[in-house]
Amino acid sequence: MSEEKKSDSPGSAKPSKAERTRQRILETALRLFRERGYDGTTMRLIAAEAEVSLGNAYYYFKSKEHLIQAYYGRSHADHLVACIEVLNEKKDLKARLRGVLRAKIETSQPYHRFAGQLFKTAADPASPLSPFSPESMPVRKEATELMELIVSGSDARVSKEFEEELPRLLWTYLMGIILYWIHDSSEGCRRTYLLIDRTVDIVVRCIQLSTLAPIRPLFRGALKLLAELREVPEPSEEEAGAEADG
Amino acid sequence: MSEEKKSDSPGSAKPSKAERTRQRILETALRLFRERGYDGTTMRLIAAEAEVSLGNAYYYFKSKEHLIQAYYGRSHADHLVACIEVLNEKKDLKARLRGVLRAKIETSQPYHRFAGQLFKTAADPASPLSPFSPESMPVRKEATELMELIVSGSDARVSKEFEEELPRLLWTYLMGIILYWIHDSSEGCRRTYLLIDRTVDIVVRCIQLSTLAPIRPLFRGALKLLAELREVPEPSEEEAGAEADG
DNA sequence: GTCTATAACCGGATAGAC
DNA sequence: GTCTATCCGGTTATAGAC
Repeated sequence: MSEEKKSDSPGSAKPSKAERTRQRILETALRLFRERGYDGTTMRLIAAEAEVSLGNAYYYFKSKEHLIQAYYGRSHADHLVACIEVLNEKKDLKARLRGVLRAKIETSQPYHRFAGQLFKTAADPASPLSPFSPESMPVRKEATELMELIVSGSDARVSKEFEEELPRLLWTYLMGIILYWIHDSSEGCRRTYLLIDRTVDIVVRCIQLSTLAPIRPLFRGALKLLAELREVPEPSEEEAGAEADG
Repeated sequence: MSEEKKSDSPGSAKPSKAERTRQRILETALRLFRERGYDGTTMRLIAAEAEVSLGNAYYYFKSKEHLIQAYYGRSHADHLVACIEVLNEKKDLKARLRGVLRAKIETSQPYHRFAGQLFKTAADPASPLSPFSPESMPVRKEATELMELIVSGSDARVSKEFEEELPRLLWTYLMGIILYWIHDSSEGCRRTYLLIDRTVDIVVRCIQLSTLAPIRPLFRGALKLLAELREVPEPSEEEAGAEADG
């Protein structure tokens, strides 16, 4: 989604030559990432296969890591498509959540190896690729909105105060699943699917419990902790150092 | 701990010249990591400041990442020292757990920036530096044993079946805290300390609940899930490719 | 066999000409 | 927008010195 900032409306007939070149580089890169992993794919190779010079590739993507941002966008778009059906047809919260999580893993499967190496650069909190970084805000926001959609389109009741925090919590949950998946070397990543099936059950049960009066205090405590953690002030930013996106 | 495989017993008087050179390189590297971060420290600089040639530095440490393994060892040793007091003096589980966690953060503080960049290479599941990798087994084992010590030296009662899994769970909990700490940019990492204080409370309460009859089934379910996840077989290993430690 | 050093190689990234 | 030439840093090859 956030990968095309340029002129033409998405559906229009004639993308500029530049746009086509950019697209060609991206497609080539994604293909090579699938085929050879992240480290196994050199910028020189991407440039060669996309039939542009090395410098030219860098004209379109400021760094190898920026190709990953593009991957994020693509991955989320694929995920959305794969989710539509279950979100349209099911009202049951558990089925919706399970469907969305499985769809994420399924659409990501071709990139499993890549994702591991990818995670490596994404894990650095200073990297613009960290899912927590400002630069990742757009994708994170879209993903969080999807989480919200799971709940709001379901027939489940959620306590008001919990409702606001829930999408972020579900997103964190999704990150956890992905983290597990990245390390999952079982055949066909069966363990990850098992983890989803089992934990979805627990998570949904917890959400439903949140409406239950006797349990409320516990949830309030947890929510308060989350709020507190956000309240402790950051030190005045001064060392970021990186030239804020040229 | 695992950083000296060589001859001399630790306390002995005359470490070989080689051992001193190795030590000099490591100390220099750790100092530079603290001062300039991981990416900001080049192997050439480490070599220069340690007054050895570049090639020589590589003789002692197979790669820049291997310096990180050495850091792990050092970090754990420092942690142990910082833990002794609380482990000797307190019997209360909560106090012990809290003390050990805080000690980990305190001793790691000088490396906060470094740890972020470090985590980047550690996050790749294929990397020998992943905390889940076989190569990290020794440090992981030691750390898990420390977790066991927290519980076994306390006056808390733990259900038998839970006892075996608990150290691993606590280690995962510690990893979570560290992950949070790495991303924590609050002043003096106050958020992390807050997170510790609050979650220790919850964790200890859960452990104590494990002895309560009515809750047992819930714990059994969770333990069973963990077991199941381990049971799903790995595919026959064949693609590891890396020459198993030359 | 243990240690040390120099000179490459490779790949990510940049400068600057066209 | 496209290229070539170059830098920089991790890593390796390899040749010697002890």
